[in-house]
Amino acid sequence: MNGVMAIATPPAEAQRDRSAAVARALSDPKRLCVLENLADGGERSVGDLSRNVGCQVPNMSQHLAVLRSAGIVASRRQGSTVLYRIADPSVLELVGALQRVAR
Amino acid sequence: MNGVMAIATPPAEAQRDRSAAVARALSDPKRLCVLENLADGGERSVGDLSRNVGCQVPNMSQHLAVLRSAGIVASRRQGSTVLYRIADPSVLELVGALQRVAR
DNA sequence: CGATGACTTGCGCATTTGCGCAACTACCGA
DNA sequence: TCGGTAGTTGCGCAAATGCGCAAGTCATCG
Repeated sequence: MNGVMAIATPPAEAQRDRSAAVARALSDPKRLCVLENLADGGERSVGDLSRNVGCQVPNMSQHLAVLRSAGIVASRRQGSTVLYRIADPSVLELVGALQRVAR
Repeated sequence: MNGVMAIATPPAEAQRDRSAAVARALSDPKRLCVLENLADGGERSVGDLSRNVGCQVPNMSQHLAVLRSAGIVASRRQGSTVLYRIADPSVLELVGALQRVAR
């Protein structure tokens, strides 16, 4: 078997693992709050987000690391501050779909 | 303040909590596999899902309980077997959006 | 160079989560 | 009524997670 078609389950399984990782990154209210803050397409510093969400800066940094390693947000450094943004428009659709199901 | 408009943050926060709960329910590869199995709109028994996903029946039952308490799937009993289905079409959109971001 | 501000990282801890296994309940068929 | 099949629930355990706090890195300014 497996002459033309590549392996059948492994890709689907890897895809599921990635999807699960993304979902896990969205599974925290504070991280969702971060995404709402970034939903306007703008950039925010760690300190700003920390203030808006209401948690300590180190904690926010960890949350942002989770979101970033899931490919949900991206960051760039400007001087001494680091600015975070939504990585891709598809993320906004995902958050919207999430809110519709959770409604 | 707060004359006409109801409280501002509490609803948003409750909504976030529900969204986070839904995302957490989706944050496991096996549960995503369940949803893929149900994506055709059909119904499946616990035993079938357990076999397709590759885990023990009690474990599958727990996973289904998680999905159900998040409002992602619904169940009905037919004789001695219990059939699970996707609770709402919006769930399919959510899973699709998740896969697009995770791609 | 210090010194200060902006983030990140490491660590210990309490909570949660997925799993396997055993026990229990619910529904048939004989 | 008595098995037997189908699901659910309870329990203990290992692993992951969020948090607070301390310490480290990186860039700016005097």
